[in-house]
Order: sequence, then structure tokens, then C-alpha cells
Amino acid sequence: MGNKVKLEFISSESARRVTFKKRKAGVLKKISELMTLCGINACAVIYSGSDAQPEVWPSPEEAFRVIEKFKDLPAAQQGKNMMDQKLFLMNAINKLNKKLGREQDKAQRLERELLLFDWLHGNNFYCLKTLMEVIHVLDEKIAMNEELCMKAFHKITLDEVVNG
Amino acid sequence: MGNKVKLEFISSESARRVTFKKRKAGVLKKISELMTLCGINACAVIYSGSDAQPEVWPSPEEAFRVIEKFKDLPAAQQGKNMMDQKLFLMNAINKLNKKLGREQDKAQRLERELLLFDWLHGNNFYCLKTLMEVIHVLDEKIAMNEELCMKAFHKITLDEVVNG
DNA sequence: GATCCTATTATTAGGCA
DNA sequence: ATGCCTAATAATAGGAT
Repeated sequence: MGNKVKLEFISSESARRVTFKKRKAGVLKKISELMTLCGINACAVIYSGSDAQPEVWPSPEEAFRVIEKFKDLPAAQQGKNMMDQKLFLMNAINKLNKKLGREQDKAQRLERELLLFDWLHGNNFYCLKTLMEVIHVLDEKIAMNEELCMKAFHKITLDEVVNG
Repeated sequence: MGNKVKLEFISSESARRVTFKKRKAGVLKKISELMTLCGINACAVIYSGSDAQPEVWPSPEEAFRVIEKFKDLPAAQQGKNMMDQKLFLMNAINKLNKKLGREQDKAQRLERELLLFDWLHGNNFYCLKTLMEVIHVLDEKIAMNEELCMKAFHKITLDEVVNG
């Protein structure tokens, strides 16, 4: 029992699954402790062999509970419904993505290919790309004042989801 | 020594910093082991209290080392026709995007909203997102036929992280 | 499989240079 | 703060059920 184990791929599938489950729990516990002890935010993304979708931990809901705890520290001054908004958005995205179906998957795969292509050839725009996305959104909103922006933000997204 | 510690925020800043450093290394090692033992892909995102940017592990640099390995393979992709390839990809994406139409636009707008939301509230997952996208593509490609790449991918060890 | 058990190994809290 | 040390706690591999 408690034998030392060589740090290499476990060929036996059954043994590997057992180890995966045990150690995944261990990792998540360690991260949880790190967050609590040090008052920081963290998460893990685990691509289990079988599932196409990665497991993200903590889940958005759990993450937010953690964030709530330390929200007093910075001058965050966010409304309490912020995460509701965020979860709402994520939900809407998931629903739409499901609707989009296989075509969407195809497009995404192609986009990834392009991203990889650039990466392989030294054009590491990966951060710039999302930066430009954000700037794009900001450009559309920059004329509005903050208050109107947030109100519009809430209403527009709501309308889009309800009508879409 | 090795005293049991209460699972709560460590008020002493110096003690907290020491614990953070030690335990962060512990978590990363555990994740590294999980990846090696179970042949999966995973990463951790840690928002240290001081830094605005989260620490992503494995780092982009390490991911890039994997990509470098991939680059060396006898891939058909290398060479003079790479521009043709890129243009082909971009064309395919444009065509698909047109087909996707309004739904696609809606989904993208929502994704941007979410991105902006995170940006405004300091949850800058934007780098992680694209990093994991690239890693996702790599996983698929590596799994196809390249044993060598697989080995290199799983050989990311704690020592390299701590010392390098 | 999942759950409990426990002999081992691994992590780490706190002290000290 | 950085690194080493070690008593003590925690994680876990392998087995049994």
C-alpha cells in the first residue's frame, strides 16, 4: 500500500481511471485550500481523456462565491446582480451555440486552425486578437455614458436572448 | 513543525506569502503529475493578490515548446504553399460565417459582451482562452499520429517550472 | 465501478541561518 | 525575503468488499 509510483503514463486503463479520479480530487482540494489560505482567486481546467469539453473548476457559480468573499477588499463597488448578469450571458451563449450546431463547430475548428497556423509561423496575435475584440465592443459603447451603457447593456442583451 | 493549520485566510502577510509560494508549487506539481500519469491536458490559472495578470500554468512559453516540437515534424504543412493554405482557411471561415448569418453574429456579440464584462471587472481570462484553444488544436493533431510529440508534451516536469 | 482501509510516500508549517 | 531542515499532517496506491 501507498507504494511509490513511477511518474509516467499509466498504461492500464482501469488503474489510470482510478488514479485520475483520486488525483483530480486532490488537485481541486489543493487549489481550494490555496484560495482560502491566501485570499486569491484561481481555477483549474482539466481535459479528461474521454470528454471533449474540459472540466473547469471551480464552476462559474463556485468561482463567484469565492470572489464575493474578497470583494470587499478592492474598490469593486459592483452591484450584487453582476454575476447574475454574467451567468445570464454565459447561458445565452450556450443556448445560441447549441442552436448553431455543426456549422458553428466547423467554423470554430477552422478558426482554431488559423490560430494555430499563425502560432506555428510566429504570428502570435493571440492576445491582440481578443484585445481587438474588446476594443471593438468599446468603440460601440464609448459614446454613451457609463450609466446609460450599463442600462443598455442589460436591456439589449435581454432582448437579444428573448427574441433570439 | 508540520503543524496542522486552520483552513482560513492567513492574516500575517509574510506568512501568507510563504505559504502561497510553497503551495502554489505544490498545486502545479500535482497538476503536472496528473497530466503525465493520466495522459490528459490541464492547466491552472492563479490570480495572485498583487498582480493584475493571472499566472497561467503551463505557461505560454511551455506551450510554445510543445508547438516547436510539432513544428519539427515532417509535416506537409511546411513550405512554399503556406500562404495558399492560410488564404484557404480564411476563405473557408468567411464563407461559413456568411452562412451562419445572424445567429452567428448574435453569439459573437454575446461572447464579446462577456469578454468585455470580464475585462471591466478584472477577470482577464482572455489569454487563457486563446491559449487553450491552441492547445486544443494541438491535442487533436498530436493524437493523430505523432508519438514523439506526445512524449514531449507529457514531459513537462516540475523541475523545469521551478528552476526554469 | 464506488467506498473504505492503511502502509507508504509526499507535502508542508514553522523554525532557523 | 530565500533556502534548508524536520516533525507532523495529508495524500494516495493498492487491496479488500
